[in-house]
Amino acid sequence: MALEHAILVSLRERAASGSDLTRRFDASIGYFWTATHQQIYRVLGRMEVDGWITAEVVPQADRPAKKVYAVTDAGRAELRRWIAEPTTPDPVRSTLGVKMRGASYGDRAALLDDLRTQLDEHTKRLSLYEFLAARDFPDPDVLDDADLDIYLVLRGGLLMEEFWIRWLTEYLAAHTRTDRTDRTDCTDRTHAKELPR
Amino acid sequence: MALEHAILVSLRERAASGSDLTRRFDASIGYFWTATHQQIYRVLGRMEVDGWITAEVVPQADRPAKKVYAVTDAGRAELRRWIAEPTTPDPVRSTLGVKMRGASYGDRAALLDDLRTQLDEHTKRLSLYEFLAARDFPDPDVLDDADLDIYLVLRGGLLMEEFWIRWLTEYLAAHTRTDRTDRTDCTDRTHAKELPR
DNA sequence: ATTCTCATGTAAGAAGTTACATGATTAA
DNA sequence: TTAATCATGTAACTTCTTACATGAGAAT
Repeated sequence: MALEHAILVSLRERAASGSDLTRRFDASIGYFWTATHQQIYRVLGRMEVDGWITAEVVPQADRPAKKVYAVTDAGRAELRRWIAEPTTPDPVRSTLGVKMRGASYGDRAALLDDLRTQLDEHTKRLSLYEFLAARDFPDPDVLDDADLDIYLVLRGGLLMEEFWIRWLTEYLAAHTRTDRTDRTDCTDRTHAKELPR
Repeated sequence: MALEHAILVSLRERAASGSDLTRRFDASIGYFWTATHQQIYRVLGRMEVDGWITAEVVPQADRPAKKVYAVTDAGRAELRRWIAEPTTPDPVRSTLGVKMRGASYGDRAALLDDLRTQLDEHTKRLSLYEFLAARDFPDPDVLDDADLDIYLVLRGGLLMEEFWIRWLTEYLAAHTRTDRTDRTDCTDRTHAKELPR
C-alpha cells in the first residue's frame, strides 16, 4: 500500500491537516495518486497510532481548528526504507481499454461519443499541465533536487495525457474512416478458434 | 466494477474456462486489465448466479475436466448496457510517481537503480508488443471491426510502454547530469510556505 | 433561525490480495 | 509410490468506495 507513503512524502514537503492533504490529492499529488478524504483520514489515524506522524491542534481565526500532522523520525525511517525497496509494477486497470476491445458487442456509436468526451478532457488537462509547467518551472535546469522531482512528476502527468490523446485519437481515426463504416459488426466469435495472441 | 465486463468481453470473443481466462488475463487482456485466478473464479461464480453466463463441463483427454463458460442473453444485454454507459476516469495509482517525488527523502541512488530496472522491463515489453503487432496484424487496414479493436488495444499497450520509457528516461537523464550531482539533498521543507501548485 | 461551508469523521459493503486446500491426472 | 502439474476453488484479511453524520463558525 502506497497511500501511507504518498502522505509521508506530502507531509515531508510541508506539514498539513487532513483537509489540506485532500486538496493536495485533488491537485498536484493527483497527477500520480488519487485518494478521497475518507481514505486520508482513516490512514492518518492509523499512521498516528503507528507513530509515523504526530498531530498538533492549530486553532484558526475564522475557521474550525485543524489537526496539523508532521512526520516523526519513525515515519522518516519508514519512508526511506520504502523508497529503497524494489518496486513491483502497479496493476493495470483501464476501463476504456475494456470498452474499446468490446465495442463490437455494444453500441459503437455511443462509445465513440464517450471517447470524444474523454479526449476532450485529456486535452484540457494537458493544457493545464503545460500552463503549470511554464508558470512554476520556467527554467527547469536551475532547480534543486526536491523541486526537480516535483517538476519531473508533473512532466510525467503531462506525458500521460499525451499518451491518452494519442491512443484515443488513433482509435477514433481508425473507426471513423469512411471506407470502413459498413463492415460487419457485432460478430459472434463464441466458437472461433484460438488465435496465437 | 469492470472485471465482470472484461470477462464478458473475453467470453464473447470465445467461450473459456477459469484457467483459460486466467491465461488471457496474463496475456492480451493484461495490456489493460489484470486479475488473479482467485478473483476470476469468485467473479465467475457470481456471474453464473446472476445469469450472465452458463457453464458446461467439458471432459478432456489427458487433463481434469474444465468448466467452459459462455455468455447468456442477459450477459450480452448487460455488456451492451455497460459499454454505452458514460465512463468515469479510472483512479490513478503510480507507485513510481510517489517514489520519484519523494526521492529526496530516501536513498536516491537506490531509487535510480530501481528505475533503470523498470526501464529495462518496459523496453522489453515494448519489443514484445511490437513483435506481436507485426506478427498478428501485418496489415491493419484490412481488419474487421472486432479484430481492429483487438489491434487498437494492443496499440494502446504499446503507446503506454512508450510513455513509461519516455518518463523514466527523462527522470534518469535529469538526475544523472554530472553538473548537478552535488546539489543539496534531503531538504527539510516541513515548515516551507505553500507554493501555488 | 436557518442555511452554508469547513473540517473531521463513521459505517456498511464491494473489491482486491495473500495464503492455503482439494481432487485428478501424469511423470519420474 | 511419490512428486509435479492442472483446474478449481475457500478463507482471512486488507483496501477502497459510497453514503451518511457531527459540530463549529459564517452568511443571510
